[in-house]
Amino acid sequence: MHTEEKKEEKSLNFLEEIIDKDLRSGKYDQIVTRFPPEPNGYLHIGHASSICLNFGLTKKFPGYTNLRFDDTNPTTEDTEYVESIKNDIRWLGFEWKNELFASDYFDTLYGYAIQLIEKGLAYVEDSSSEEIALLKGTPTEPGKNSPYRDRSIAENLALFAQMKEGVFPDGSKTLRAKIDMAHTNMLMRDPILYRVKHAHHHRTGDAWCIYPMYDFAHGQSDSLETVTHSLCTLEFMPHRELYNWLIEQLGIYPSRQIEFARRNLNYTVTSKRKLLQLVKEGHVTGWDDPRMPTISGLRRRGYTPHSIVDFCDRIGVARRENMIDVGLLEFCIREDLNKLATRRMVVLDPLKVVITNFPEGQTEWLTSENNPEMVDSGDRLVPFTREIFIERDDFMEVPAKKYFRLAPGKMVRLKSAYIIQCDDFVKDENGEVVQVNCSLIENSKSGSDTSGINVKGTLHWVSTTEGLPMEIRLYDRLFAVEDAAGQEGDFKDYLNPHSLQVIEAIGEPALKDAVEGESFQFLRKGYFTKDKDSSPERLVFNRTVTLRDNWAKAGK
RNA sequence: UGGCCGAUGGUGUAAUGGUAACACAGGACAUUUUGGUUGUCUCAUUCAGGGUUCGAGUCCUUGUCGGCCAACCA
Repeated sequence: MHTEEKKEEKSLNFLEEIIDKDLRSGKYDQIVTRFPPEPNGYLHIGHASSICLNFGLTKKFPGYTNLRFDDTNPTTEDTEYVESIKNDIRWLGFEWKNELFASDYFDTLYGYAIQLIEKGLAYVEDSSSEEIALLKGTPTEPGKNSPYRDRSIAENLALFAQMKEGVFPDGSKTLRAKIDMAHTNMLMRDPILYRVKHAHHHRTGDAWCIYPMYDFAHGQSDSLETVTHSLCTLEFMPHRELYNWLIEQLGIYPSRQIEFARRNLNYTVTSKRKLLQLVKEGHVTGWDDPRMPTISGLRRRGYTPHSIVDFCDRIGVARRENMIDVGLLEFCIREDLNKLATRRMVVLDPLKVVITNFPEGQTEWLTSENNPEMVDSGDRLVPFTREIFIERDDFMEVPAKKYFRLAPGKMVRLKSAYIIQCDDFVKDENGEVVQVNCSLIENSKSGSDTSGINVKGTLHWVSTTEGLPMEIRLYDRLFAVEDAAGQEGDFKDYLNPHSLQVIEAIGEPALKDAVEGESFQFLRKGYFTKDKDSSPERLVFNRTVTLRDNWAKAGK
C-alpha cells in the first residue's frame, strides 16, 4: 500500500499520461497493448525496452498485452526466430495474454482488400517497381497517377482474384490503395497493399502467393485484437496517417498508434540487419555471442533479467533522439550482482609468491565468506599453501605513490588468510619479476588476528598446487566508437579489435561446482559467469563486467 | 526547395504557467580483510531572438540545429 502511494507520486511518462487520461475519461475500462516483433532475427536491448514498455503499461494499468508476430514477409522469416523471441520474453519475466500471428489474419486481410476495391479505394497495378517509383515523385515534388489507376471495380476484383490464384509472377502486379499521388506524405501516394510472392511461409506454407505489406497488416491486426494503444518507434510516424485512413475506410476498431523514440546504446549497434551481418560474416560467434547487444548475448554474458528491466526503467521513454551510455547498463548489472553473486578468488595474471616460513607440502583450509552482502550465504573453505599466485600487478618492485599492495619490505593482507611481508624477489634474465618471497606474520590469521598490525591492502590469491586452471574470456565493447552506425563508410570498420581477449587463469577449487550461467564475483576483478562452452575437464568463464576501479581510474 | 517530429547538466529522464530536480558519469572525504560495497559532500542544466503574462523550460512566433519520409522491408 505504502509503495503504491509512492509509485503514484512518481511522475508519469508521456505514454502513461495518455493512458491515464483515456482511463479516467472512461474511453476504456482496460487497455490492450501488444509486442509485435518480426520473426527475422533475435531480440536485442532495444526490443527489451519496447517489451518493458508494452508489458509494463499493462502491469501498471488494467489490461493485458499480446505477443504478435508480424510475419508478412515469408522470405526473411523463420520459426527459429519465433522460438528465440518467446524464450527471451519469458526470460525477461513477462507473460503474454495471447500468442498471435499476423498470418492468422491473411483471410480477413484478403477480405478487407476486396472491400477496399469495392469501395473504389484500391486498384491493381501492373507497373514494375521502377515505374512505380518514377511516378511516385519526391518529398518535394508531387507524383503522377498510374495508367492503371482507373480500372473498373469489376476488373480490379477479377485481377486481384487472379493474383491470389497464382496467375501472375512475382513483381508483376500489386494492389494499391487509391489515395492521392500529390499528398505531402509520401506514404499516402497510393501505397502498395499486397504484392505477389510465390514463397513458402513458415506458418501458412504454400497456401498464399500474395502477402500483405506492413501497412495493410499491422494496423488491421491491432484492430482485430482491439489493441487500444499501439506503440511503435518514431520512424513509423508518417505511417500513422495511413494507419488511421485504413481504419476509417474499413470501419474497423480504432486502435491508436503512438510513437516513441527508440533507445540507442553507445559502442554498439541495434539494427537487426547489422547484427545479422556481424553474425553471417563471422565477426562474432553467433547471435548469442556475449559481445552482442542481443538478449541472448547479454544473458550469456551474465546479465540478469532484473538488471535489464531495471535499465529499461531507468532510461525512461520520450520522443527525442538519444544515445544512452552503456555505463548505465553496467551500473545496473553491478548493482544487481553485488547483492547476488557468490565471491570467489581467481588470479588472472599469475605471479608466484613463496611463503618461506610456511611448511612445504602442508595445506591449511581457511574459511572465507561467500558473500558479505548476503548474511545467509555461508562460507567455503579455501586451501592455503606455501606457494601461491597473486596478480602480477599486485606487486611493484618500486611502488608508485599511494600504492598499497605488495612491494619490497611492505606488508599486505591475503584475503581470509595471513598478513605477509615481502622479503625479496627473483627476476629472470629479461629482468622480469618471476617470484616474490614473503614471510607470514605470526598471529595474523584472519578472524583471530592478534598481531596488532594494520595493513592498507588486501590481495586475492590462489594456491599454486590446489588451484584450478580455467579459460577466461574478457570482453570489451564491440565497437571502438560510440556511434558506429552513424560514422562514414562501413560500420564494421569501427569494430573494436580488442573486444575479446582469451586468457588462462587459475581459480580456487570451490569453483569446480559452478553451474552454467551461475554468476560469481571474482574478488577485486569483476563479475563472471560460467559459459556453456565449459566441459567437466575445462572451465570457461565470461567476464560480465569489471568492478569499479578507483585505483585504475586514478592512474589515468 | 516540401511535409512531419524534436531540442532541459557530459548522458538519460522529470518539473503539466508559480523555487529547474532525480539517476548515471565526474570530483572530494569517511568506512571497509575486495582500491568493491556503503555513507556524506560536491561540480554541472532550460538552443537563439521576439511576443503573451504579475510570472515562461512550459504558451505563441521567427530562426538555428538535429531526426524521419521517395523498399513489392518491418
